Amino acid sequence: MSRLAPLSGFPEWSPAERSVEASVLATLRRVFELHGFGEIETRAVEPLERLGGASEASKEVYVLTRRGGETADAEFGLHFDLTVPFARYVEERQGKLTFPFRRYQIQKVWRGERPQEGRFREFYQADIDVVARDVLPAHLEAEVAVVMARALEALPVPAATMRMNDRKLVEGFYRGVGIADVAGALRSVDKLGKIGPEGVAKELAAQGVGEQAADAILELAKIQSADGSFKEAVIDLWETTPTVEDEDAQRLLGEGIASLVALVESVNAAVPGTAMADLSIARGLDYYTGAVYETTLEGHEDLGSICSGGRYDSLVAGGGFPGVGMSIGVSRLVSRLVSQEIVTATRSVPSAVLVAVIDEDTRAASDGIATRLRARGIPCEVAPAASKFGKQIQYADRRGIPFVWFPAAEGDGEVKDIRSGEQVPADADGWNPPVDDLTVRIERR
RNA sequence: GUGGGCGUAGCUCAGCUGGUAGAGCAUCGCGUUGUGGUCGCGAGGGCCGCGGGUUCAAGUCCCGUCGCUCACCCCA
Repeated sequence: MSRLAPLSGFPEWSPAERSVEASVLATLRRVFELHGFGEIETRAVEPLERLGGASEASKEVYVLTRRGGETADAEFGLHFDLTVPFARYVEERQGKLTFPFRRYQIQKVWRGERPQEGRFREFYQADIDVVARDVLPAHLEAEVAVVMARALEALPVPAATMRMNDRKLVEGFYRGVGIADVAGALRSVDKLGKIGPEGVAKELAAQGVGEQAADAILELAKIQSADGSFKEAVIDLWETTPTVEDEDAQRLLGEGIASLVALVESVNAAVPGTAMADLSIARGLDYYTGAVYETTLEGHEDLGSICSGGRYDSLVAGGGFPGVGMSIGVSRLVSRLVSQEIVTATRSVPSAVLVAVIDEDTRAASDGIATRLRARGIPCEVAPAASKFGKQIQYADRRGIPFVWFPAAEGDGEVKDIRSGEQVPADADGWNPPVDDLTVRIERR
């Protein structure tokens, strides 16, 4: 029996669940396009050397080779995000694209991780990015966040909170208090919520961060505000903390503060109550150089971030293509909606009507009624067997099909709403179901 | 990659200190000979994940292995 166990981390949905996912994807598309993002799709594979080479991420890359190839060595890897293929796409077409280039991309990505709730090995990401030539205006950091906030607003999900930080701010502050390994320190600070201040302090000590510096950056990480008021707290902390002589650090800190104030305030002006400055947000730090974002849903903080991203100096090696982007973890989001039945489909099949079959000799008449309904855009199916009407009604009921059409010897017969039991004579060229019953709908519980 | 938990019917699970399998739900049939959902009666369905060991005897104990799951790492 368990000979056919599902492959963990490779989600496969039932038709009803898939209709929830499809509806989420359709909503995202609509909102992205409303904001002028055009869609691209890139191939599923990249040359291996493009996929992180020796880095940590590359260990998660699924690798592909051809069975009948000359060697068993991998030639390609499946992409593990949409940023890497997008970067390659831009690099290849830099002469043909017009900048700033804004695109959205909704595709599956693959990561060889240990699966858990909300963590998959094959999953959908929905990305938006804006890439500029040489200079990326600061207001675009706010714009991508606003687009994502509006997209999340348009979905049948609880309220989202977008936490934001700025890498220049953090780097300036960390360097100012004398921390050499900024990335390492930030990785520890990122765990604040999980292991607490004592845990972080322990990790920092292990990294050789002095006690005073550790205290200072822990204090920094506590700072949050729903507007620009975090600025005073950061400056106060800076002024009461012993710092090293480093003009770059000073400058970065100042620029970062100004950027983050502007970002939080303009996102909240557009979508009130969404954005929050949170100076503990870390996000790896690999290529991010400005704004960084993380998003959680109210009541589902345990799921982790469902929409993250940031600003980077250049998408293309060698520089010149600064950009900012965010990515929604569609599968993570959908799996939660489905497993907790936060969102459900009104039925498991598209059919609004089951056309009953009296006996096999008159199946053609039933087919004819179905054809005429379909011609007017009413999804329907014909009963699979001419079993007793009770059985045929049960067939419809089990699938959530709201109407059963009973053909008759003369005329088109009658149509029954099996929820109310109401049954009326009807004409297949004129009868319509209520608008709400025409197609499968997605309902927020 | 590291550590914990769990693998028994389609699903959820029970099976005590070893004695060669059970419930509920689901499915199918009948009661109800062409209008469902309730109710009653009945039926089908199990290499007890896989391999090895201990034993007269293993779903049960031991070892291994695979899978699922949770946590860590990392992240959507």
